[in-house]
Amino acid sequence: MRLSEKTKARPTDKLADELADKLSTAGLRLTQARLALAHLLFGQGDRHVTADALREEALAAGLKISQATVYNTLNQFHAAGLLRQVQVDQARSYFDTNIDAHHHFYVEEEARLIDIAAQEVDVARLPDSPKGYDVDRVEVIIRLDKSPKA
Amino acid sequence: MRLSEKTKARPTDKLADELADKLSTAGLRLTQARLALAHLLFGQGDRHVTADALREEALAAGLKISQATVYNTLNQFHAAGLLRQVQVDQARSYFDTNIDAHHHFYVEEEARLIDIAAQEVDVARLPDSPKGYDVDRVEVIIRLDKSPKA
DNA sequence: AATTCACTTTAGAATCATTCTAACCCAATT
DNA sequence: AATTGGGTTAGAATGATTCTAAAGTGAATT
Repeated sequence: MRLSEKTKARPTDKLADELADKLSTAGLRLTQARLALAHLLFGQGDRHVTADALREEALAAGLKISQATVYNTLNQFHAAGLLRQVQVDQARSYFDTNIDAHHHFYVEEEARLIDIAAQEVDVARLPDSPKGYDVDRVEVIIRLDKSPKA
Repeated sequence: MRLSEKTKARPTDKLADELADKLSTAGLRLTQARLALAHLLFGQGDRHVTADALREEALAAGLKISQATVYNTLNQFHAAGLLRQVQVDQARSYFDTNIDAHHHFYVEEEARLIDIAAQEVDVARLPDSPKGYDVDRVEVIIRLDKSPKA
């Protein structure tokens, strides 16, 4: 029995097909763990998750999945270009399902990331890169504080 | 005997005086550990250090100082506004002696940070902050890769 | 449908940066 | 010089992440 027949095999599960496609195209085998996590990650719009938050969500959804697999999978998705890793906090990594060029607000007090569409920020001028190096990516992070109460 | 008479008390040690001033002004007591680390940190232009790198440098300089003190001191300097903490790598924190507004190149392959003066980057337009939040700081990080050899 | 094999998943140990603890030490004040 | 309250310390503790070695599974083949 092939996995695709066993998992969500209703005649027209568009999302499941898309996700399977996404993983296959990325060169990843369609395992249950990957498909399940892909569902959580990519099935509900752009998200920012930590490994631990995703683990809890998976458990809450009734999945039996180890923390190691969550890490492995996040790292594989990242390596495959399906996720972007965002470093704004020394304590933990965030994985962003939005891999298009864009920027972030970060509220440290709440450990919360908020997307900023690329066109909302205009970086008009950048310095030349040092010799021998090329720009991989330009990240703009706007760190926010809660406004003091009036 | 006061510390200031004991440590580098030549009639005209400009740097030592400046550093003592810097710490006092920040409300920090002038202890040997703080003065010694301040020397390493602020005595040679702008720097980016990790806690571990600073520890090694201190030991190499003959200081007897524990890792806990290095962390305590870096955190105290940071809390006092003498250092800025830069998060570009999931593995460790960098402390930047340049606390003026500026930006960074980051070469992940070499774990190396390079300053970019504020005026080298022109962020012409920013989105409004979400209601209830104020901008603390805008960080631009340009991630670099080594150029492929021709 | 059974076999096979490389890739996956797993629990738990290991690692690594950082923080904590509780005892000892010292800078500033008296 | 004694007092005191913060500072420093070694080592333990923590927490995120990675590693290890063994058991499981997807996909192709028979």
